[in-house]
Amino acid sequence: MTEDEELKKAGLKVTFPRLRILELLEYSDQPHKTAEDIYRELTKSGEEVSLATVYRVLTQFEQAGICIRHNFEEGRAVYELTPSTHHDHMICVETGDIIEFSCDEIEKYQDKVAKDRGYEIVDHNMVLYVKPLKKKK
Amino acid sequence: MTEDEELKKAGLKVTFPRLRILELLEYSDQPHKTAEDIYRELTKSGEEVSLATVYRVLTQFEQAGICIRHNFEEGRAVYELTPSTHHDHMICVETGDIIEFSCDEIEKYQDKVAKDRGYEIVDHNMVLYVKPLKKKK
DNA sequence: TTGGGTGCAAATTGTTTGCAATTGT
DNA sequence: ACAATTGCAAACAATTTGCACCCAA
Repeated sequence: MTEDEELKKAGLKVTFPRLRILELLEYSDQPHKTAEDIYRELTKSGEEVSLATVYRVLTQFEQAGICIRHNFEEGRAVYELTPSTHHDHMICVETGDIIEFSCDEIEKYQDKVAKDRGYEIVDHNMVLYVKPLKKKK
Repeated sequence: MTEDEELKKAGLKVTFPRLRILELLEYSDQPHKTAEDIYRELTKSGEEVSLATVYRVLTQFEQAGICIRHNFEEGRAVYELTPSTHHDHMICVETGDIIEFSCDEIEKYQDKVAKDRGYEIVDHNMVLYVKPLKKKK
């Protein structure tokens, strides 16, 4: 599906800001971005889009299911394209790197723990804060 | 250890706001509170403490290890006394209830997943969003 | 054409901070 | 007495919103 189609499917008109923001989310080495990140990247390449619009578009994308929003610590929200396969994140406290991972066993136990208490899982949020293992020296 | 001692041990002078905030965290049916919650409870019982002080005291408590701060979604930070035994949280999306739980298996796999990628866990944050199981009817 | 989209600046929300007055030790 | 603590109001940071203008369909 082209980006144009993706926007139309979401009931959104195809506009320059939306196309560019969608592209930035799709083709980037760092798929996790704050609104400010996106705003800065656009500005840097001479494309004038207001920060307010970036926020609005990201909110619309989120509502349309195109992207998801994470509230990792530290105030600012981080967006990424809705992953085709679920995953969680670990964040390196030394470098700030965000590493994606998934673990079926953890998911399984999450379900179990919820069920044991009379609930079913609607969603979850798991972030591991990690640091590099010290090699034996 | 009395509350007075607990404050002194943390290098904090024993003041009215600190004592009351510590009490609210210790003796309450809802151990998870926002700064606003605490401010409101104090005000309601006629005890004048400024919101700024509530924030400052909570920050000091956090630095002293007396309480921990969660950044669940929805902007506002939630504080709770530092748990003696680690636990995570599930939040009922229908009622807003916060349920504590712990699961050794999940912790084990978290360690494993991190190690597999060359990291060790410094901390983690896991919140399950749940809803009540429908009973068969 | 026309209702949705955008920029801009002002408004909100949650939290922090400077400073003068106050208080624990 | 003296440094720590507090209240108040102003400062902040991230995000949202009102409104006049603009543009994709």
